[in-house]
Parts: sequence; C-alpha cells; structure tokens
Amino acid sequence: MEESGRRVFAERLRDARERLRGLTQAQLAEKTGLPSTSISHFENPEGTRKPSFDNLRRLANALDVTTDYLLGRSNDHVGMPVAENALYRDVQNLTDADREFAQVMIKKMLEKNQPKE
Amino acid sequence: MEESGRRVFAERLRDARERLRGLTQAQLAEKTGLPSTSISHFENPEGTRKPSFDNLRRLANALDVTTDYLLGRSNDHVGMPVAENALYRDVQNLTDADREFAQVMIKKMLEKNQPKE
DNA sequence: AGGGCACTTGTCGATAACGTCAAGTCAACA
DNA sequence: TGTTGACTTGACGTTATCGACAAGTGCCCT
Repeated sequence: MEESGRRVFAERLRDARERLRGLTQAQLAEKTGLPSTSISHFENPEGTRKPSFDNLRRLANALDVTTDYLLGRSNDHVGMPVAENALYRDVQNLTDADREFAQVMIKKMLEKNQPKE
Repeated sequence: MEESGRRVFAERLRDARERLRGLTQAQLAEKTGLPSTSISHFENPEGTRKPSFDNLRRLANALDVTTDYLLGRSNDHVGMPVAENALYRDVQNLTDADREFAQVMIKKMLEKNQPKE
C-alpha cells in the first residue's frame, strides 16, 4: 500500500550516477562527502536505507538532477528526461542576455540537425 | 554541521501551504497523514526537525509542489510546464551530444554570473 | 597466480527524526 | 467572560539513518 519509492530511488540514483554522469561510487562519494558504502547501500534495490534530508540534497547536487527525479516524482505522467530538467532549471537563473544567447544557439543546433523540411 | 536548506524548507512549506493552497496545518496533516504538530515543527524556522524521505514525499504530494522547491533547489514550485517555453521545447529535440554541450555552456554562464553554490 | 578496483553486505554505537501527548499562546467571537 | 480554532513548544520513548568498519564477491590485467 505504502509504496515509499525506495526502490525507484535506488534505481534512479544508480542510473544517474552511471548513465548520466559516468561516475563510480567512489567518485560520487567524493563529490558528496559521503562514504562510498553509503552510496552502495542507497543503490541496493532490496535495501532499506533511505537518504536523509541533507544526503538527498547532496546527491542531487552532485549529480545535478532534481530531487523529484531521484524520488520518482518527476516523470510520472510526462516522461521528462533528467538532463532537460536540470537544464531548464539552470536556464531560469540566467541573465536575460545570456538566456537569449542560449536560445539562439540552441536554435542553430536544431537547424544543423534538421537541414530541411 | 551546516544545515543549508533547513530554514528555506520551513519557509517554503509554510508558504506553499498558506499562500499556494490556502490550507491550515490540520488540513495539510489530514492530506499527508502526518500529525499536525509535525507540520508545525517543520514550519518553525528555528526548529531542528528535517523531514524524512517519506515525509518529504508526502508533503510535496499533498501540496502538489516539487520537492526541489521545498528544498530550496528550485525557485519554481511547478514541475515543468511545457507550455510557452520555446527553449524547453527546442532542447527536447536536440541530439544527446548537443544537449550535453548546451548544458555545459549554460552552466558556465551561470557560474560567471554567480560565483559558486 | 596475484593484486587492484568496483562494489556488496552486514554489524556497531551514536545521532536524528519519528508519533504522541500535554500544556501553552493568541486572536476571534458570542 | 468563556470558548473555540489555529498554532507553538517541549518532552517522552521508539525507530531509522548515520558514518565507520570488516569481510566479502567478481572481474580485469600483468
């Protein structure tokens, strides 16, 4: 009944670390300040350990993903990839000039990929 | 140690409950299944209680806000409205490589404007 | 074969968050 | 005045997470 999302968290954490960022547990441990064994405990799908308030923030910061993604709240209905989540969030905090520049550049890259039609 | 985020969490929780949803602590307690005194403890800016993994999810679900907002990692409480943001739509259609590049560049611009953290 | 690396698994005491409860403040209102 | 509702504050015992550590697996490489 009470699906806490513990299993999803384990999967998402590992996925973010390996596939998105290509880090080892030791490297992520380094970036977060956590012991690498704690990372392993978190990534164990059968495990029971859930991250504390502080550790959840540290993991999300180090991996540059949203906590909503790690908690399995973000792609529930609209499968929203993490990279875009993080990017969107960053774009919000840009200056107007920088944001406009980014916008133009992204349009250019789009045109390059789809030359016609 | 440094508790970055605890104070912000307290403020955001109260703000989301009162301003965004117009709920009393008792009403939020009802929706989350938490005791209302726990809500009060969380909203106390000088308090020390930080939400557990499960309780953070319950609060975010009941208030329909992102956990990133509650944790002070995002200034926007809504997840990601696709609407009206051309940049987000464009980013979705980039190749993985281009998207990664854009992400790095935007991060550089971000760091340039605001030195670290 | 042996060493190193990435990771797993389990245990330990310490600390922190938990729900419960009691007692309180304060403003609103009859 | 008295009462109700919203909220605060502190204390209690219980439980979960913490970092640290030990001992393990499995795989690659010389």
